[in-house]
Order: sequence, then structure tokens, then C-alpha cells
Amino acid sequence: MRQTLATARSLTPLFTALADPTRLRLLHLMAGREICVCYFAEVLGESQPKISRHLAYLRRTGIAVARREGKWAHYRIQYPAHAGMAAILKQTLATLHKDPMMRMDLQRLRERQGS
Amino acid sequence: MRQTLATARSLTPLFTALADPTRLRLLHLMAGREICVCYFAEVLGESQPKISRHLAYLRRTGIAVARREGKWAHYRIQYPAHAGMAAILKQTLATLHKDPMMRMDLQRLRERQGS
DNA sequence: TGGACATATTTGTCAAGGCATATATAAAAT
DNA sequence: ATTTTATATATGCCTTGACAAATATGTCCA
Repeated sequence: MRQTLATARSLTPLFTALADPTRLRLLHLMAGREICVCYFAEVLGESQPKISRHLAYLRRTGIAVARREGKWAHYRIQYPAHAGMAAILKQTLATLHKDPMMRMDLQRLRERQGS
Repeated sequence: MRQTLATARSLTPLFTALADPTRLRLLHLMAGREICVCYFAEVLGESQPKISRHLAYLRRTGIAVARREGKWAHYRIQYPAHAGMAAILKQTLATLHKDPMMRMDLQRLRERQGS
């Protein structure tokens, strides 16, 4: 297994995936829970296609996985097998969670979910 | 000070800067030491303008700073003031350092430096 | 059918790399 | 001491390719 042979190259797609505000907000919302796509557009105040495209991006990168249930799709974070990549992602989520604006996303989500 | 007001947006430039193999190799070489530009091209096996461009990119992003000394320029890492960003950068460097290929860069550097 | 989600298309922006060249400092030559 | 010449580094121009956003449309399932 040559997993770590070229970390620079394997890290690049991860960072590319993280280099977008919308994707960071999505990941932060997904951190620790599974979320129905139906909430994202409203919570982020972004168009549905835009959300969908970014979710597809995260899926392609392997950072998120989808689970279909009838009409709905639920997304959650998939931590990379590569320990270093997982650590970077984890650190990123921790950093995001310190931002009050990010927490407001979470609050808006909970209001919608009625939890 | 509204430094943390929009972490998603302030994090994006960092990740964009990290989303390139050449820049990751440069940062890894600079981790913990100051390095003369004159070594980079040879050590990485890349063209001089390419190196220079990527160094300028890192400078613009604030991750690296240059110090001129006569003909030569020396670069070193500048950790972001934002604690979360600094933590991400640090984690990234640690991850890179686990890669044998990355360490070979360091070895090639030391051979050139004759240390 | 209608609601939930995904994808195609188009357009604009931006970054990357190659090549040539500019700038700056130092060294050498006269 | 000027005037070349060389070395180190940066930058401009050009082409190419990746990605974002908006709009429209397709697909799947109740």
C-alpha cells in the first residue's frame, strides 16, 4: 500500500475541497451528525443547486457520504483513512466551531429541525 | 476586532494556499528553519520562475516572509495570528513530515547546504 | 403529479506553468 | 572609479484548464 508515498499530492484535493466557504459551512453542520439535505439550502441561505453541487464535490473527494432514505438524502462526514488527513479535517472543524457565525448556522439548523 | 467573524471566509485563502503540491513542499522545507531561495529550485527539481511564483503566493497569503541579504533572499514560515489557522498549518506540516518523500526533500536540501 | 435532489449548460474568474525579460546586487575587468 | 558581466530573484505575457454561480432541466420516489 503506497498510501503515504506522495502526501503532498494526496493532500492537495483535501485542501481544494476545504478552500470554499460554502463547503466549510456544510462540513461544520455535518460535524458529528447526519443531516438531511432538505435543511441546507434554507439554513445557509443559498440556492438548492449550489448546495447540491458542493455536496457532490465533498462526496467525490470522499469527505462526505450520502445515505438515501426515500425522497431524502442524508449526509455525514466521512473521515479519511489517512490519519494525517483526518487530523487536518478534525482540526479544521474545531477551528470553525469557535466562530460565532458558524454556530449560528447550527442554531438555525436546530430551529428548523425543532430539536 | 472582528477577526473571527467569518472564519469560513478567512480560512479559504489559507486552504487555497495549501492546495498545491509545490507550495506544500516549500512549506515543509521551511518548517523550523530559514532557507535561501537559491536551494529551492534544485531541491524540488522545478524551474526557478515557478518556485518564485509560489513563494510570492505564500508571501501574499502571509504564511511566509522573506528577508533579503545582498543577492540572496531567505524565506521562513510566518504562523498566522489567528490561532485556529496556525493550528491547521502546524497540523499540516506535521502530516507532511511523516511522508518519506517529503523527508527526501529535506535530505537533498542538507546535501546542498553541506550541513 | 409534485416534492426532493441532482446534473447539464453557459459564462466569468482565477490560478498554473512556460518562456522571456526585468531588476538588483555583486564581482570582474578595464 | 566607471563600465561590463554574472548571478539571484522577481515579474509580464500568454495559453490552458479548473472551478464557481445562475438558470434550466432531468430523475427518482411518495
